[in-house]
Amino acid sequence: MSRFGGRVREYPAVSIDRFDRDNLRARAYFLSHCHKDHMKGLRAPALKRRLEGSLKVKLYCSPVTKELLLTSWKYKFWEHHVVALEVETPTQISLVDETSGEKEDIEVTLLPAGHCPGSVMFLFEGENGTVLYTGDFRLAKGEAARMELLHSGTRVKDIQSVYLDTTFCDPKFYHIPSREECLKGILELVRSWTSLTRYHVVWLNCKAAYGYEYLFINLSEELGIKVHVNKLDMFRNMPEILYHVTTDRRTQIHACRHPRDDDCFRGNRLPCGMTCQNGTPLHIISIKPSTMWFGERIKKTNVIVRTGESTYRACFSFHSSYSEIKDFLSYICPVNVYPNVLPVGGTEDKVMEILKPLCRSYRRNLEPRYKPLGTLKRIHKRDLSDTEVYRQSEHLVVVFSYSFLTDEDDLFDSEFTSARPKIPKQQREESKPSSTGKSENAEGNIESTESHKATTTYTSPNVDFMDCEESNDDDDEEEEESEINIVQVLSPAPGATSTSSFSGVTSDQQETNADVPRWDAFFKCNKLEESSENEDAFPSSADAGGSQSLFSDSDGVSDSTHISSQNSSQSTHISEQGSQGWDSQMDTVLITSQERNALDFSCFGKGGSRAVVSVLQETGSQPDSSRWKPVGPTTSCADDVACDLKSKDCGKDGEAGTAGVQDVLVEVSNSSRTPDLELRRDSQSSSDFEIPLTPDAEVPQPDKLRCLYKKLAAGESILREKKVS
DNA sequence: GCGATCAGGT
DNA sequence: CACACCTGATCGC
Repeated sequence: MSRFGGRVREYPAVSIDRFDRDNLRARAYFLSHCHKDHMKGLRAPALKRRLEGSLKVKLYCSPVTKELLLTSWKYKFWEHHVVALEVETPTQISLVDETSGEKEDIEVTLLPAGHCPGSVMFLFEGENGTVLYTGDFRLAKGEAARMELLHSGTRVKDIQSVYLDTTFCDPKFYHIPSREECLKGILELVRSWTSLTRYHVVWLNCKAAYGYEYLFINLSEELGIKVHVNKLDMFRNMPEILYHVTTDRRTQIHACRHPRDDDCFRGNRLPCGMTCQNGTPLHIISIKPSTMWFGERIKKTNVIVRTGESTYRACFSFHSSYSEIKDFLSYICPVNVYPNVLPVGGTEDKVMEILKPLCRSYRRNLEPRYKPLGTLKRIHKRDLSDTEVYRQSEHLVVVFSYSFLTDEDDLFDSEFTSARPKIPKQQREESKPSSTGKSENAEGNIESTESHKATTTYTSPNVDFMDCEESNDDDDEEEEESEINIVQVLSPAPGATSTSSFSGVTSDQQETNADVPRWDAFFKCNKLEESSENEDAFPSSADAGGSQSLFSDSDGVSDSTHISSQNSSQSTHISEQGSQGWDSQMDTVLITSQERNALDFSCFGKGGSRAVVSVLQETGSQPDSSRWKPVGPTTSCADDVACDLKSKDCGKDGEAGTAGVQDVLVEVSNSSRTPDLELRRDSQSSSDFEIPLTPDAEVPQPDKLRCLYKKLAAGESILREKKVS
């Protein structure tokens, strides 16, 4: 939640996203988007009175925000005081003090923020320097570099201060799956369910807030099924949205709400009251969009997690991840940064420790001064299609500005690195200990003790990756995007253990072979309290906190995020089998019971009791999906991968492909999916050793592994041990 | 009766 | 986990 007070130091005459207290005296108001926590005081009598006595006071926002705002009768009194500014159109504004007549000119530019419809960032330029207020934002890596108006010529503008959305500015939120990944996961789940019969419906358990519209639009476009919502009058001038939502309850996708909608759902009733159609009862599943995140070293991401018989969670985030925030800020490289949000449990100091090294005010004393200017990466605007997506000349521009060029966009990366301020990595690292006040050793010790604790009690993936900025810099996580989704269909039948079920999928013998030592077990056994901090392969964390990454969570966990990371490991294995080097490219969607029957039906015929891994390859020819697809090299890369996989796996197991989809059968097994089972699989698949091997690397044999563990535990380096063969 | 605030819920 | 919101209780005007 925003704790931004409303004003920026440089231009105290304007108030942004706050309208109470001192802000009542502002000369101009700005609203970044229509979420309640950014509208505090906006309908208070005090402000209303002020408006009534003034002709000059205006509220500036995007056209879409204006529309959404004024749709609510509670804000109707603003009608003649709201000024919609076109996005990406610098506008001069005179800030006049009505009592003194004092005047100050300021130029403001609205930049798409990717948070919800109409959401923007405000770029202020004037006598006191250039200031960027981000509001809430979600921008993929590299997005800042594509914003022309953040640049002057080919370089980033000299920005004095950034007021930053730091909601996920904590290393534990290192990675959040991209919009495309999340969308695809949800799409495939909805597709698989709704295609069974017309009585199979999906309830999207969305919050009462703007921001899900692009999900509705995509599902509707891809599946040809409109989404039922309670209200749509706010979209009356946004045909791009309006077309895809409906108040007709006889549709298979619902996003309607009810005060007790969970109770409705439990009673097999949709929030709108629908429970059957033509006398036939509905089969309802719910999908709850929630934020899922992954620590730095857990790179494989599952965007869908099954949480019950017919309930799912789907990854969805309105805010940038830790790495996205750092990428954004380091590109802008302002003199100062001010966090708008304190992550829960976080302190201002902690956030500033992360952000300061990316700012000039902090760097100045440590390094030679470089102009912190990146190079504008120009791309044809049409290709970008983000802000353009909803643009129709005669209608409102619905600025989602979601990025469909992914984090991994090659167009960007090659030049991006060089566009950063040229500061040697080590130098940046050197600056850290002084700011954290901790030595490497101390950090290591903290990590190892905490880690040990983690093996027994720690149950959430609260990994602290404070120390891992290098990998953030070296772009090593930027290989993740692809066009591949993996859908795992687990057999619901009881019987064989999940272990055997999954060992077949994997190539990692550790999962099944009891003789092979496991690091966590080894560690526990030997009661080693300080062992790993010298191991180069596992950089130590800078802060106290769980270090789950070193250990599997063998004691069972039940939170969904955890289950996600477990699934991630499965993706790893699958990828290793299919093709090396694209380990982190997939989303894994767990589908069970009914869905599995359904897929059996459509793909394999009834009765097969097998786990199925489908590799869905989106092809470029899919109807009307291009606008939501990443463009550029990722596509061809994904094709390669898919082909590779197909040649290796489809070939031997047969395939049952539908248009644009190759299904790959990987395993034959029964498994009952009790929660307990999930835990067991979990515990068996989240070890760090399951991170995909370097190509050509070998899995160590058991004795060798034991030997390595010993050395590791004793604090010796194992790197020299490698054969020079 | 209204709004602000907090607790508790989804 | 967190978000963004809602409801209901309490307090002050």
